[in-house]
Amino acid sequence: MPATLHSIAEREPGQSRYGALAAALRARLVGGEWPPGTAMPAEQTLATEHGVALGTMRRALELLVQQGLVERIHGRGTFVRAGLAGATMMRFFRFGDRPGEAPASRIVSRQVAALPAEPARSLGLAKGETALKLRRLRLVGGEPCLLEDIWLPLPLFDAFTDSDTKDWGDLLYPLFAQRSGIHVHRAVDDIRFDTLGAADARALGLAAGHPCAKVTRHAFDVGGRCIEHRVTRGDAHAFHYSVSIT
Amino acid sequence: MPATLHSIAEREPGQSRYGALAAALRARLVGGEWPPGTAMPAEQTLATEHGVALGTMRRALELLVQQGLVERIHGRGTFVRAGLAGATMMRFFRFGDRPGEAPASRIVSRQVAALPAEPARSLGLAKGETALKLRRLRLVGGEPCLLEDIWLPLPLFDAFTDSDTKDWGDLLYPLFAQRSGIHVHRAVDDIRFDTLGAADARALGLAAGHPCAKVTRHAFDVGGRCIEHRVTRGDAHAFHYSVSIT
DNA sequence: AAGTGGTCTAGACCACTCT
DNA sequence: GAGTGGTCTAGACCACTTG
Repeated sequence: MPATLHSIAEREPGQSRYGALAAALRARLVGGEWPPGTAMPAEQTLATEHGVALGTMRRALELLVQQGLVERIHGRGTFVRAGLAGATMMRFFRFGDRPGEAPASRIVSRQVAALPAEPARSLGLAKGETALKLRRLRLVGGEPCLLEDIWLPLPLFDAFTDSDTKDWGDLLYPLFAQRSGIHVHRAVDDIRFDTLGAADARALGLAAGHPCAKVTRHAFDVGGRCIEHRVTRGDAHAFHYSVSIT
Repeated sequence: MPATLHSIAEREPGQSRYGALAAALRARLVGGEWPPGTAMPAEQTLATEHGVALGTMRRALELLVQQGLVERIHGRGTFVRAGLAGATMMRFFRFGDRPGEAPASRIVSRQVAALPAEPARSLGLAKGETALKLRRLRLVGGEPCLLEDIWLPLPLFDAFTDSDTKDWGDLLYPLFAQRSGIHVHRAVDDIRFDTLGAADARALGLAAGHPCAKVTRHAFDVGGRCIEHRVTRGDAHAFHYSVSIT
């Protein structure tokens, strides 16, 4: 039996030890070793477990905090966050008066379909190639308020073609991480004004031609690959979007 | 003469030493001790200057990096970042098909007036206090496309109450820096959709009730004070807004 | 070679939370 | 009081940039 269960992880040249540690912890975390809401071992324990100094382990944990994976509470412990990074992507999005609350989700359709020109270009694929298409309704207080068309490349998202959509929960990005190991690292939102087509209007309980906000999101993984093309529509009058520019 | 020019700063109970250090450095920085673009002294120098350990100074500098005030370059030094350049504030703003081009500006009115409730709250002043109100028309290709209502606090912006608006050019933020020494450091844009009132519609050459995009911007200086409340309106159909989320 | 920031260590002490 | 994370120190060594 080795002196430590989790000895120092292999690390690519140029990577810091605390970076490798954070990756190792992330792996243990995504692997379900510490379910969301539970406390991880004390930093001192983790440090000796991994055979590093306390300060180094602290830096690794700081990274996980920055990435929104865990939350540290003085005097209590280090806790695994439920929503992972998902909630932070909605951080600036507002609908109606409820600030930052993640709307409930209902997948209304799922199919493997041929890509139209625009999503294909975004995802770096050829028009006509097949990808996974999701249509999702989002509700606040039980009322439909947003309609989303989401394109996901295959075979990257194979894990999402047949699993039961009832088990997906309200946030997709944590699911991407858990089931496909894809971490959304960056996203670009494009906001403009439009009017609703007949089908979209019906799904949202509005009249055809009603003014709507149209948010097109491109999400990228750590490698810079575009891994999601999403178009979100909602009533223009209820729409807010807040951006912090630094 | 004391052993160090900048001994340990007074700190409120509960504040960490590195927090106080960051505040002290921020003060020296805002005071113009190190102009934008120049290098600050080495961390070791600063540490002995302030009578703290190297690690503590490093944490303070990390805070300044996080706040976007300085940039550290391995092997070179710690450099003071310039405030947000005017052009970068329009970076994500698009109107029509011309990407990122700063529209021409025409000040259509300027007055010292009593603050309504909303801008007063934003600026941290009382409703009814007086401030500088600008109304500005922005044109692309000679065509009016945006209408702005801008509130600026006095006496901070006294330099703008009587100078000739013809000399102002198309960008305000560089002017703020030149004439009032105010560097916009951070801004928050809130985007929503609305319809035009009669007066605004006339100024933009559109019909009253026409759908418009409404962008409310709050700009902050390095100290975190709100120094501008701005409402921009333009034809909803020509409006784009692109945001990068990291 | 000299000077810079980046990493890592080992330890002390403090502040907070729970029992 | 025991256990947790938060702060601070003092020093060693490494990696990068410049002359």
